[in-house]
Amino acid sequence: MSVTGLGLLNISAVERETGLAKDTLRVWERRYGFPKPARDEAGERLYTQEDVNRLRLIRRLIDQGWRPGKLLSASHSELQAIVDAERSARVPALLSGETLEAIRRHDVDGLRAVFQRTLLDQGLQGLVTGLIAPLNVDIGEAWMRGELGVPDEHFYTEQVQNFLRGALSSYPRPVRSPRVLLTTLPEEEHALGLIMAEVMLLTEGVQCCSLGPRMPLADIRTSAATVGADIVALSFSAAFPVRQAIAGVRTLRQLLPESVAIWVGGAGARDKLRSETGIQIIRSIDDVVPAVAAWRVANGAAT
Amino acid sequence: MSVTGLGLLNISAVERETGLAKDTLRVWERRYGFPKPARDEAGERLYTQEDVNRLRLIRRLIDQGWRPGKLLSASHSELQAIVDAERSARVPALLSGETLEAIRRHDVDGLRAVFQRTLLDQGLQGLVTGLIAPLNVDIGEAWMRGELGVPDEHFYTEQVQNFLRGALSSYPRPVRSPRVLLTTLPEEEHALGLIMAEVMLLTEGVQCCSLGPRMPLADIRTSAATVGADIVALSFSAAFPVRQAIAGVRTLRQLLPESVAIWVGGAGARDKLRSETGIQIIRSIDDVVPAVAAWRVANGAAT
DNA sequence: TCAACAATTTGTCCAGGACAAAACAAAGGT
DNA sequence: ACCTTTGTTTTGTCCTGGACAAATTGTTGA
Repeated sequence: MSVTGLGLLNISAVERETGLAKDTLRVWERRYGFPKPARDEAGERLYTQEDVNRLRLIRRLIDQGWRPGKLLSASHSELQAIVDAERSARVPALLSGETLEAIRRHDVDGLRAVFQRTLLDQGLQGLVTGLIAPLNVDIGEAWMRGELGVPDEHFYTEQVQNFLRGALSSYPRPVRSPRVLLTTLPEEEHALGLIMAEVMLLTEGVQCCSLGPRMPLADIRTSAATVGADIVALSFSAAFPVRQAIAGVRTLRQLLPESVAIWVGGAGARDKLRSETGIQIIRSIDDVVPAVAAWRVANGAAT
Repeated sequence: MSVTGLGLLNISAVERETGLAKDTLRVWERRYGFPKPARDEAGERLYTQEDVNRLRLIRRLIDQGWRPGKLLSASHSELQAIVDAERSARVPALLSGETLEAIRRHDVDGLRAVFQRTLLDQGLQGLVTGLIAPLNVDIGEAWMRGELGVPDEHFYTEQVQNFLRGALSSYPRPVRSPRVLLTTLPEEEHALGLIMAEVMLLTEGVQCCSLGPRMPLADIRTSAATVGADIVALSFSAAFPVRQAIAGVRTLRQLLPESVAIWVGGAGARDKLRSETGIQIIRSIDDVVPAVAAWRVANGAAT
């Protein structure tokens, strides 16, 4: 209930800014001795901005497969070494100087110009598969290197959404099958993958109905029924806990009639969901188009 | 960590679906005896879907000013009486049968047609002030009456976003001052008000840079500096805790140079923020346009 | 009518134990 | 070499019940 100023954050604020549950923060402190925040008069934790920065970094590394125990008991330099290892493991690709500059400077027109140029060169699908999808990865990388901050990522996300949603609404509404319902499970709040998927589908002449993120399973079922969906498409970010994804998808499979396919995409849909029956994994954004074609062949689609 | 199927939800799931903190749910149970969930073998709480529905209703009534103690110790019929009282206190207005039906049926084309028609009749500003803003209220109402569900609201929100962002991106980018940075405080996740504001501003020839919702204060400051903002505009939904809004806005006021104005809008910005110095309240979406005009007069805007 | 103060309501934090789920490691089987 | 099975360690979440500060309401006096 207390509100913290600029310098110090209470445990709620840290939960909000890092996505780490209060219980997790407390148990990390108990077990690993980090973070070890100061206390106010009432004995309540006061985290520094530096704590938050480090926690954010640790969170990302955990999402990439590192073990918490290792990261939390690592010294400053050990952590830096891990970051460096991650950095060299990847190939920084499309984040050209111009684009990076536009994001850094929050230059709306500059970033739009990059999108617009790519759109004209490569078309809408090319924009998504050739520029935006790789950019998303690069930007995560750049964040890790400290070249971009939180507001820069927000700005980028917002601009991509604006641009793609703009393109969506000027695209003619298709009438061919299949009919796809797009959403995410309740634990997943990232909407960008959903919008990218919607672009790829719409340009293939698929009828899309997006509910946005965070949809309870029971509501997915009723929605799928009301729109008469042939396919329910779910998006998972890399941070999504695998086990929960499996359980969620399995439950959903039971809730939906067999005639409705379930497609699963996004960085979090890669490995472990593979063996689930009645679920189709879309390994990358490039695979959306062939998947649609395959569906149409299998279902003798006309209309 | 456990994953619950369709029937019963654990406390994390209830927190997610109702927005009520785990601690709050537990203390309500302790004090008022509601909700009183069953327990699994391990003694962990298992809430029913009905519990969740009732909690969602109670949350909305609390946001409208009712006291928790009253609502939580109310019987089923007493609660219904309160809902009825709320209902009759308002005038259901624009939610015509056609629009309501389109939302209920998740009819993308139908809802777009309503927007499109209004756009042609009344223009972009008229669409926002005359249709979408009142619709938002009506839909909250309809939800309380049980005429709309969670997925219906999601669907509506998503479609409005698509339509408005589409309009935004086809609108010519202005070059006049002022320059406005749009965002919300970290605790506020509703983005719709932000987009509506952006539409109103852009159509007035204002240069907008939206960061989307949930922006830490320190990052607002740096962003405002990098874009050279004249105005920082914040949106608050009705659910936003008043005290926190005041504290947040006050802190932000200290962080920003005096030359940067702070504008505050949304249903949560009404009453109590009034007396803060150096803050301008935008009482309704209709007041955006005059506010811009006033700013330009006061600042002798050219360019 | 307004301000100051007291009483009540209400949300959040804490500690530290418990335990289930996930990740990892080792062993055995095809 | 690859897949199961089983055991071990790590890790996140839930629990209780106490405490207390923030928010609201009620009361009193100017």
